[in-house]
Amino acid sequence: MQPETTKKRTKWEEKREASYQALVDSAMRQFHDHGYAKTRLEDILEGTGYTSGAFYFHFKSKADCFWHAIEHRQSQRGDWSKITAGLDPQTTSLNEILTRVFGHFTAIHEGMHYWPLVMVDFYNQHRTDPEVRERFKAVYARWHGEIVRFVTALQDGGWVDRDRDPVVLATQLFAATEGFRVHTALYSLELDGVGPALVELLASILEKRD
Amino acid sequence: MQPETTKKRTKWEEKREASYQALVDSAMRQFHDHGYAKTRLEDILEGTGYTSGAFYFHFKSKADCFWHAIEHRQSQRGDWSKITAGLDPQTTSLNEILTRVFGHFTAIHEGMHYWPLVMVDFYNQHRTDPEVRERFKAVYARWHGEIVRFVTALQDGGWVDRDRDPVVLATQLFAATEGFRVHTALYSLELDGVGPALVELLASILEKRD
Amino acid sequence: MQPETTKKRTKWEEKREASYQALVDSAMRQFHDHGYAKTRLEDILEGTGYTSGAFYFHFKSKADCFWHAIEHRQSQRGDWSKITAGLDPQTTSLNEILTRVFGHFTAIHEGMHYWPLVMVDFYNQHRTDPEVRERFKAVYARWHGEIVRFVTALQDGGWVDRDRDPVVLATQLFAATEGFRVHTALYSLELDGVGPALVELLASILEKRD
Amino acid sequence: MQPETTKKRTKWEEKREASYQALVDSAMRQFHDHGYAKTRLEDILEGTGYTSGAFYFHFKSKADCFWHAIEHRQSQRGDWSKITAGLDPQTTSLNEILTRVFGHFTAIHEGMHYWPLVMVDFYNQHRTDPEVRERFKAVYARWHGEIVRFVTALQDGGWVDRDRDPVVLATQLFAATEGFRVHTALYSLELDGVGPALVELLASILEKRD
DNA sequence: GATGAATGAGTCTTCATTCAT
DNA sequence: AATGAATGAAGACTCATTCAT
Repeated sequence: MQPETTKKRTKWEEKREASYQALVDSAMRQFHDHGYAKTRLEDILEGTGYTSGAFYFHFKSKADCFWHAIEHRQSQRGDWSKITAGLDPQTTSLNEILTRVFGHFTAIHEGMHYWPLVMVDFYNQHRTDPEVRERFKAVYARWHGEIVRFVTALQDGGWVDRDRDPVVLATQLFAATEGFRVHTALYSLELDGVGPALVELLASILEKRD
Repeated sequence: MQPETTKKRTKWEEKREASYQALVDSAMRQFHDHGYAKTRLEDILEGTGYTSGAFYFHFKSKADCFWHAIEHRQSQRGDWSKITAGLDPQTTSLNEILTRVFGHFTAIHEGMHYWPLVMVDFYNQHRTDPEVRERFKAVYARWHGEIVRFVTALQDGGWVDRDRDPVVLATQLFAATEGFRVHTALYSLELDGVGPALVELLASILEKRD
Repeated sequence: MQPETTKKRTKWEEKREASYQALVDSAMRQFHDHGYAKTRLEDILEGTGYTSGAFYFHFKSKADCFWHAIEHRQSQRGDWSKITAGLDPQTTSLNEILTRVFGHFTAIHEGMHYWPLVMVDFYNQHRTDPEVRERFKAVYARWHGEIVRFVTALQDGGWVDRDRDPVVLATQLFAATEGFRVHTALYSLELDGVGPALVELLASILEKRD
Repeated sequence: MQPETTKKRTKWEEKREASYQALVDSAMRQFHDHGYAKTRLEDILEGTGYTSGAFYFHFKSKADCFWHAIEHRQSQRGDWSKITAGLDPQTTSLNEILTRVFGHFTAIHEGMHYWPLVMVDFYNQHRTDPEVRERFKAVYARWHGEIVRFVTALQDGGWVDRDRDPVVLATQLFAATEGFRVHTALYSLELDGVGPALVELLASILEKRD
């Protein structure tokens, strides 16, 4: 009777999945709050109820855990580039859409807006490792691709001039956004709502010019 | 005999100044190349011919040395915001001016374009220290002030619309520039010349819109 | 219905015996190839298809497994001391007999000639444990006894002088052989055939002297 | 005035030399008593009054410390192969010379007779490292060379047959001696004086045969 | 003004072993 | 008879900093 075995396996899997998720979540939070280097394994474990053994059962190393956290963030984003579907340029402005996008990310990431700092921290610790650079490029490609799709959708909807290169625009949007995050954190900026200031910046990039 | 003493004192001072400068230069280079955390005192010392004792004669700590490096960079910048002096909007385009500014910085910093990464690294190591945050704010204020002056000069020269708020523009320019640097380093981007791409981005921020 | 039960029990026993054997074999090989300390349970398990649970069903601990491996090797040796039976001193030289003995062990142990290294490794990990020392003595006694019987057979056959003390000779043979193994491994010696060199050494120990 | 500098340097050197020696001595003793793997840095430090920092000032790693210990042992041996100088075969037997040699080593090594066990332990931990194998070979070559010189001296003095190959004899002597040590330790043998038993074995190797 | 031996706190990682299933 | 998730003790190593000289 398979059921027996299947049920068992499922139970194991559930347990594993649960502890894995708990660890990734905790790691993400800790990395975000204290940076990658400063986060000790103990910090990650604390509150999860697990011990270091569990950690090394799920991850090969602290760095490996970081990659899992990234992967998790990426999958959390979902298919946001289709956010313009069903919207009408006549009634919805570019700023509104951008605000909506940021609202989406804000909701998803629950206050963890400074992830780029973690990226930089991790990068700083592993600059010389070529594999790290490769994986960062892959992360970039994924993000960038999504943004290109988003820009294209904006062009299809008439919010952005069709003549402009979506790849270039995506690069600029990405850099500006991530830069804003880092910059804001670094200098403890409080532009009474980073969001609006950033939205304005992005809009100025996207807006038609003669 | 005063002269004797004075001369001697001067010699000593020269010596001190020389070792100090050698250490700051080396530190700046190492911080830039390997990040703040990864740079060991030994790395800084190596090549200068000095040892740890000399280091602690000049600096209170590694962090202190970092502040000295920052200070040095700041003083190196000089009074660049007056770069528009004597230029004519009719013959010199905004892009040209921006390019000129970057050329200036490039020359000053001798290939050390990724300093913002170091800032982030240092910040990551000291997030919780309020004094660090304060000093970062001061660094920001200085930079930001210079940019505001630059923007104002651009407005005075007619390159930028007088109606726009120079403070907001400066913030956006600063964030975009620093963000571009970090972003480019992080993802090993090579936008065949980061300069032009960045200049274009900044121009799109500054340019008049209706 | 007894038969049913018996058959079943037998099947279970077979299964148990099979997994036990697989584990002991794998352990022996791994211990030999990587030493006792460096061999992880995982190494032993790998290739057998079993997991740690199975291991701890059969053995109380890693050390226990080691003892089982030793026991297995001992039983593998069989009754080699009677190897002289039916041989004639006139036609068979001492060297030939010794060569034959080593041929026997070589065949039995399938390339695992460096077991003494494992013994040393295990000993090194458990020097302070008196029980270990006792069991090592027992292992020694068994080996030594077999060698004494072998020497006596050699004396009975006329290959070795009857006046010499078989116990002393056995000790010397044993030490020389085990020493040769260790020594050879330790220094990556390749005496174009360790065998012949060792045989010669043993012969020089056994040969009559005035 | 050089003297000043020289004196200073000498003082530093003396201090360094002293702490180095203390650490090597302690390490040697600990390695001998507990094996290489089981010896913790703390064990080595304990009793010397130094801390881990001092250890890593003098040695690159635990393994490096081991190599220094070996080197120290090697240099301690001195030029023992000339021990036959001035001895007369008529009045001094082979056994006496061998006994004298062992007496020399016993005095030098102060009860640390089981060093070969440490060698094996270290070897077991680093089997796969080709550099370790190379260095072991070098250790071997040095030892072996000394023994060859010793055997040659014995041949020159008439104690050993000139027809026999000193290289082969050296190999056998070396293996037998080291083997005896290991074997004795491993099985807690007490041949009421390992010395005599070993001397006898070595003599039986060296003695002339027709 | 500079040397360099020594400190010592901080942390990731390994792996034999357990136990609920 | 066997699975596999989780435990937790143990230990080598780094490096900013100190201080006698």
